[in-house]
Amino acid sequence: MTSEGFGHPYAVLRPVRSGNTFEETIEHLLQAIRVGLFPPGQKLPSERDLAAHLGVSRATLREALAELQQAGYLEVRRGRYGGTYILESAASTGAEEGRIDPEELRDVLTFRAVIEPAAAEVAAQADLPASARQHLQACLTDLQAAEQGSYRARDARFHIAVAELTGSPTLITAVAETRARTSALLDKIPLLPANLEHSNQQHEAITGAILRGDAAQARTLMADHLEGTAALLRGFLEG
Amino acid sequence: MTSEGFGHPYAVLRPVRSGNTFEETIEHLLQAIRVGLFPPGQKLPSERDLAAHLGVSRATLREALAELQQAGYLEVRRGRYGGTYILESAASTGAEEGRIDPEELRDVLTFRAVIEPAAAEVAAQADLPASARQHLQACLTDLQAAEQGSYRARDARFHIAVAELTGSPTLITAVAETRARTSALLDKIPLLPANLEHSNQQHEAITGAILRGDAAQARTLMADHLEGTAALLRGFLEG
DNA sequence: CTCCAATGGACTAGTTTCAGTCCATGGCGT
DNA sequence: ACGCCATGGACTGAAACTAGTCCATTGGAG
Repeated sequence: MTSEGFGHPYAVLRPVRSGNTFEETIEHLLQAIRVGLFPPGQKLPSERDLAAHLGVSRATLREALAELQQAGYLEVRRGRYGGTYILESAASTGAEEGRIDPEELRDVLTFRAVIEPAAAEVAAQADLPASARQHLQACLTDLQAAEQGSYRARDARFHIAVAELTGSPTLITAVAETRARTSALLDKIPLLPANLEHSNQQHEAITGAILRGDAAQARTLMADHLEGTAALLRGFLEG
Repeated sequence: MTSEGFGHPYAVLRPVRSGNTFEETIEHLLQAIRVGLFPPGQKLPSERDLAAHLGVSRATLREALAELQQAGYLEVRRGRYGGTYILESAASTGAEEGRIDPEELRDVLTFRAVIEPAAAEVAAQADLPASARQHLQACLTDLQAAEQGSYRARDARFHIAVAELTGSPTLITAVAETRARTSALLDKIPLLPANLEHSNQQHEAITGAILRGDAAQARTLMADHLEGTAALLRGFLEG
């Protein structure tokens, strides 16, 4: 519970800006990478394209890219068919220092437990076109072939794919942001190799429920699935 | 369904900025007013305070306030114990022109149906302190005493109060934003005086379920309650 | 081999936003 | 009456951000 009283205006009236445009741009890009949107080896859209879609000037975007490049996440190649490439090191951001903020943890876990099962439920209710079904299946297959290093990103990717099936941009964004926040938290705890096999079984079951339109089941399965990570994080905080 | 394909980067990589700081500030303030955070007659926090909490310079905040003042939403009084007061006209933004975007409608209704019932559920599960229970009850009483003009804002206020009980800032913000978006949509349709009595019964039942900790019931009741407005909006879009 | 086109790189002028400072107003306590 | 002081009002110089333009690089098409 926040220490503020209830009905307090600033619980609703949040900051319009959370820092430099430049910093926020970095954060957006990092989030996209963390979440597996741009797998290592692939390249980002062109600067002009990215800048336009991020609603930021190319100059500012380039500042952000320069920072990420210096931090070793990106490599830039010039010329025709050049571009900005994601390096392997972008994925393996192992065990960064810094303690976990209990408030942040509570907030993320609560919100996640709200939207992800709901996303699965809505997705299962939707009338999915073939392309959607294929995309989900592809993400699942991809995830099941993942190695230790690529697992987290592909996991996020899969969960976002589920959200995409809902066709609700707000819901997609919410899931993506929550995934990024979760990943940031997971980066702060020593990596006990999770039970990937069990997770993969759950992913498969969730996919199945969604594809056959079993909304209630999809919801329940997703909720169970999330509980694993949640318990891990909570446990580490207390320990 | 969005026209873009699935797995498209820009479904996740959203704009960092959605306009001038100044415009966004206006939007934030308007949202707060629409949502009943500042009832007519009351005054806003001091400029210095507001600016700090909105993460915006006082100069920019003042630009926004000037705009809202010119639009007839606010009145300013100087001197000690002066301040910026919300005018009555701020509430009665009846029937603005402009068509409803079907995509926006779909998105809002989907998202709302996801988070609000969930918020009610989480609130019911929480171990609520006396102050929380009182606040919810107060919002309910306030709402039930509302006139035609003040109803929408107090309704929003009540729903946000439910979200506040969850103690999750992200969830609170999400509910508040969704409420503001819904209100904006409702402003665009002719006001058929909704069945306030029925709504009030629902509000009372929801409050009851939350206060006695019946999570499943709270969820169901909230979902039913939302369906009313959803049907109204959908119906108007098709008609 | 030459040119094309798409990409990153670099600069400039103009606009917006900011932090800080000082002024003006006017209830309230003394 | 008087002065205090929290409030809105106004200004300035610096920093951030932007739109636009042109340059540099380089793989592929002709």
